[in-house]
Amino acid sequence: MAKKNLESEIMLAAEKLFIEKGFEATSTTDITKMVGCNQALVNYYFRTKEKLFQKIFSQKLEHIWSFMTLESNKSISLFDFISRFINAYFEELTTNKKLPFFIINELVINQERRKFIREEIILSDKFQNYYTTLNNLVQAEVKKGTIRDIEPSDLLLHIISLTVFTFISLPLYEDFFLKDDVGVQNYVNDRKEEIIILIINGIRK
Amino acid sequence: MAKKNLESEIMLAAEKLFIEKGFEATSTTDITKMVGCNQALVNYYFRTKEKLFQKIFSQKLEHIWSFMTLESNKSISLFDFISRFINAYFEELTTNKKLPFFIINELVINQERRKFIREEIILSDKFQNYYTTLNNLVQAEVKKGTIRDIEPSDLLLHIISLTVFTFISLPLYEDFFLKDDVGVQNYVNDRKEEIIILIINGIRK
DNA sequence: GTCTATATGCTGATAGAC
DNA sequence: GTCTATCAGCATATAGAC
Repeated sequence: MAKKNLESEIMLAAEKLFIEKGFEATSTTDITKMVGCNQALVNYYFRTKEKLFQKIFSQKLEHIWSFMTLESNKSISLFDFISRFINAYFEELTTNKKLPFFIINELVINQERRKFIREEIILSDKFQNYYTTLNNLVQAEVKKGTIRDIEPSDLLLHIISLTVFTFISLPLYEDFFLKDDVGVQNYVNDRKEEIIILIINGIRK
Repeated sequence: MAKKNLESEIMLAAEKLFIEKGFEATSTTDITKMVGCNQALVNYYFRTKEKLFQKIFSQKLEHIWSFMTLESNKSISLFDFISRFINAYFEELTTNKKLPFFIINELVINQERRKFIREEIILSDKFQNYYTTLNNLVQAEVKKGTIRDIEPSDLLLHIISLTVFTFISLPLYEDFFLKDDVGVQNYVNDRKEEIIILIINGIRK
């Protein structure tokens, strides 16, 4: 509850509003109204609204990306990787359900941010190592004859597609079938289990 | 090439821009500039920008929804349904790659449009029949012992998640791996085949 | 039906007092 | 560091001439 300083309060309010409503629909006036301070302070601390957004976006992206690589490093077999990864991924996103939409949305809309990701993540050693590790796990199972020959990128895409879409479509599920928080959480848990089964079954020989 | 009238030209330009940049980022000035007519005409024909958007959105939604049910009615077995549906779905979206993002985006952002869908689609007889038909296909295979016991809703969600995410993430794929149109089309085709295999394998016993 | 002109409001950003 | 005051720009919408 302790107020720290207006700079960090603006960051927190902005984070909340950007994730909730997106960049375009959030005004600096909205942000400072939530904090209870003056609108000019946004420009004082962050120079522009765009720079404030970039700061928050990078932060969120870094968080999710370091989390993803962290979890996968612990895995010792492919099936282990899949179930551990999806479980951790779901747990993480459950505490921040709007994050997937926020990230995807801004990446689709803004080409500059895609270029940023390409340079900061895709081309990084960390990602290359990550992909090599996954590739080794896949190849080991293929040689053992336990799974069909599949591209690691396809496996990764399956996992991400199914997980991310679950959370993106959550508001739809909620309103289409009139579910409360408990109903939503049950749905998320059910989807998680079903997705793990689908993928593991789906790559088996 | 024949110019019909400004009303339909405004509709077409608006459709293009709304799908390209979204509602917020598209101004009525943008729309009329593309047509080459006066900005006031938007309000003359459609009263407000919001009403113009609603008209286009309903139209697109109706198109994609009637298309989805049409294809599935032809199916005679579950595996037939799955591969026919995904093939047709991919073919349709290939001609309009930004449509999935457009629809999802507006549904996530705007609760009113979710309510609209609930009343117009989810609660409609057409949808209920559609779901019953799918359920029958699933139950038939479960009884035959060819597939595991799965909820039809889960199957539908798998298909939609994997298909829709493919197209939503297309700009990302394009920029991350520097692909041209041919590369993108190959990627889409590869994903389609892989998704069909994953789902059919994934529900098999 | 199409135009010009304009009202009204909100945006992000800056200058300068305290 | 925080405020007030204010600017310039762009948005949608409307009134009225032609």
